[in-house]
Amino acid sequence: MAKSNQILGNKKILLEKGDKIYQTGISVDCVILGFQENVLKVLLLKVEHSNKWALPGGFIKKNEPIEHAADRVLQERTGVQHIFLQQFNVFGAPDRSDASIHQNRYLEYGIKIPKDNWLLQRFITIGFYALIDFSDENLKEVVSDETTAWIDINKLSHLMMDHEAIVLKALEALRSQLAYLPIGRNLMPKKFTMPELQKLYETILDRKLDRRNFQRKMLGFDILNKLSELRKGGAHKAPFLYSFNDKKYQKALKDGLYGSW
Amino acid sequence: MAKSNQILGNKKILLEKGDKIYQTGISVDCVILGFQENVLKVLLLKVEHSNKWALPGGFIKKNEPIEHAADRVLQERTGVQHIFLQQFNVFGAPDRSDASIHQNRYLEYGIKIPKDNWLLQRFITIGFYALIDFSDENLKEVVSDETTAWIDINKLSHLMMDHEAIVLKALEALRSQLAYLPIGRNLMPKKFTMPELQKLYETILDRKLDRRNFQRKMLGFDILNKLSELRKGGAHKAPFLYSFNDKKYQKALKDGLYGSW
DNA sequence: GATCATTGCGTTGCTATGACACAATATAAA
DNA sequence: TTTATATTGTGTCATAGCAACGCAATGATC
Repeated sequence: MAKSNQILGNKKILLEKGDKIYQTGISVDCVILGFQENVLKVLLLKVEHSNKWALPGGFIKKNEPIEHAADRVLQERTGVQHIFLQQFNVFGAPDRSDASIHQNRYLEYGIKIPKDNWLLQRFITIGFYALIDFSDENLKEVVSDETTAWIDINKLSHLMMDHEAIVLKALEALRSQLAYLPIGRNLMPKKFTMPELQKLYETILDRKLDRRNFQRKMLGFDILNKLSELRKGGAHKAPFLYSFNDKKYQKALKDGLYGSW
Repeated sequence: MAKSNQILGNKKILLEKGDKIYQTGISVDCVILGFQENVLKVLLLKVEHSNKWALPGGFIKKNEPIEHAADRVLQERTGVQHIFLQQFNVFGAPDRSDASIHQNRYLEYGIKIPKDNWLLQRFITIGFYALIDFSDENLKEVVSDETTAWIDINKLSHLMMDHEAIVLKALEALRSQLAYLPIGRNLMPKKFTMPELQKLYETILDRKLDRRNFQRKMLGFDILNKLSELRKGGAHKAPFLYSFNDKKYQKALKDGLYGSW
């Protein structure tokens, strides 16, 4: 088949010329989080010919800033680009790489990777996290040669190598940044209600918050626009709709908020 | 001279075999801070045959955890080891490396580095910061082949490449961590007075703090032992001496404090 | 022994926060 | 149409933390 031949060709090129194109021994991995049906979900890719899942990751081109590499990975997998993308930790245990994963993937195509190939060496990876909005019209459902899925962050299993630890560390970073950064802009739809935003915060923090205190605090940050619309159709009193005030949001992202949860 | 011959030999080995020993394209740089005469000082190394200063840095051995590499750099330069060493940011701009620095250093020894040598390629560096105590008996005055100096963090000049930005970013990270981590244990001598500790905090935060509120808050953290001794010899009322309660300090380091400045 | 800068300890007022009360409202049930 | 119910909007109150400040005690110097 033409398609599988092309995949094969690409794989060969990566093996043979990858070390000319990319920085070797270093990669980026993206923990891309979305909020859907009141759960935080992380984008994972099924590893070919394996029952394991992996974070979307990639290599850094020879002349590419690392943030750009992370943004490229984000773009490739979600279609979304240039959003808040936060470097949070480097994972550099010498035994974190697993050569057998690559070996097995390539063996399925009849290729045995030479033992000294750059792909099999130790990789240090830089973790980035991003928060994306499921209702974003740019968000694509990517199913390329690998299968992608949004997995509940509380139900992770069968992750490749140290990827579960990377997700958990990202969550930890997100939680601590919730205190001084305005989170939510990229996770919520354009218009949303206060209870919806509260559920996001409760999910990230994994605890209940008082409805009235949350509203007071959130409005106190002065980054929201209260719209005159209501969310009709619910079974009860119609709540007001809000949107983020982009200008004030960007300012808060730069200067930080003050609050603590 | 025997010594200069050995230096020459080491340099050749690094050039020719470094890429067999170390991960290529990635390094660690340590922002080692100390508190002396009421100023924060950072340990810098004079770059050979140049008027520039550099952070102590190093490469990561093929089978070495990155934290270990940073600790090794710290040990080599200060004699102190296994103290709080915090990864704070990765610096990965493609143009941050400067091949000419290596070239010039080696040219002084009559060696021209081949253009494709691993040392001249782009390096991504992981920044770590450490806080050390000038009165620590293990602290050594290292003057090896390079000159070392403790430089006032507010008077940085002539730093190599992006090293000034790295120091500033470390300071920023330190400041934000001051809010939830017990800092001071490694920067202060074993015994110290409350005004002395306050000066450290004021220096890091770069602003005055109220004497009485500082004491109340600090004691509230419950990580200090109040000793029955006084610091005699000063020109005024003798203040009490304190020491860190190691057990409580370690617990706070793990669990975090709560306060904010 | 008086002076003086500094330290130890305490008080006051303000603000942010947690806990909770009550009325308003949109839908569903009666 | 009326009533019930769950949810939302707004407000109150008590408390804790914190900034600002007062005052007496102390150790060295003159």
